[in-house]
Amino acid sequence: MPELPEVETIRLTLLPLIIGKEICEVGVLGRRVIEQTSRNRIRKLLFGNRINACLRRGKYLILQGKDFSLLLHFGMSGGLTFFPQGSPPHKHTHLVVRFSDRSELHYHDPRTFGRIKLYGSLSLQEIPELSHLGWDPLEEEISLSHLRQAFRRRKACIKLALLDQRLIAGIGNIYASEILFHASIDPLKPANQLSEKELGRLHRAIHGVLRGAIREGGTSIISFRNAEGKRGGYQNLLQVYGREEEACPRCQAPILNRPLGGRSTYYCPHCQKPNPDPGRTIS
DNA sequence: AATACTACCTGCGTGC
DNA sequence: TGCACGCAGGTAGTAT
Repeated sequence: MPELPEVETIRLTLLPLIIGKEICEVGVLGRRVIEQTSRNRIRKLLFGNRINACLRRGKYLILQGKDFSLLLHFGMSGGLTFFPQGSPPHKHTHLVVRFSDRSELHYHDPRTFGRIKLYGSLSLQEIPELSHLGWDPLEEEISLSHLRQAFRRRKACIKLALLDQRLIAGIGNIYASEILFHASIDPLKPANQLSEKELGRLHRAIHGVLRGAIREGGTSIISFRNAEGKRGGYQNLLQVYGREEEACPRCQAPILNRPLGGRSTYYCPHCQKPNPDPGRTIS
């Protein structure tokens, strides 16, 4: 489910609710999402400690205390919900963190593609899942030369390169289509064949689309909710994703959906022409 | 090193 | 209604 804007939305809604709170009880339910080594340590390391920080890198969320980093990934269908008065766990709740003021944080994930892992006092760079991530578009400004270098050896199409978390961390299937539409770039174009103009537009579109989605509180197509259980609003601003056969909002041509690497890719064949570069600017 | 393919899951909408 | 089927926002592992 969540891509960078959704994880950031969860983080922003969570910050005022859990920072500084003392953990008084931890429930680990099911066995798929949390591997055995983390299960064994989780109560010992979390019990009696406070949440000092709530961070994000790419699509990962990190809850930090004095001696622990709890790493969460939401896979396709995961989420975090805060309950001010506590709540019985649902069918697909995998982790319950109870605070001393009786409020609770629940991690749920029906499809169990998400993962939770507990580390001791490591720096973020020492956490293996985070060490291979590429540039986080919000964390540090990606320069044009970064983009150029990331794509230089990539003969694969730009849509698939955008999904590669080792190059840029946080873009998923929805925002890859949206970003390429905003940048007027053909999703099938090999990443290493983008012109300087296209790289410039891509650079602006990555920031513009992701920041716009965060401003709207994320995209809620199927099930996304923030930590307070509220839907986002960016699904109303999607230009091409999920709009197969609808009219392109710019030129009225029908939107196409072609699978790339086994995943739906929505685009306008007129605004995102293979050749030549349409030279459009981003509005 | 880059690429292609597979496996891992449940839920929902659709068509019969 | 019930059932089979396809599809869904992601990543890791393996083979080439």
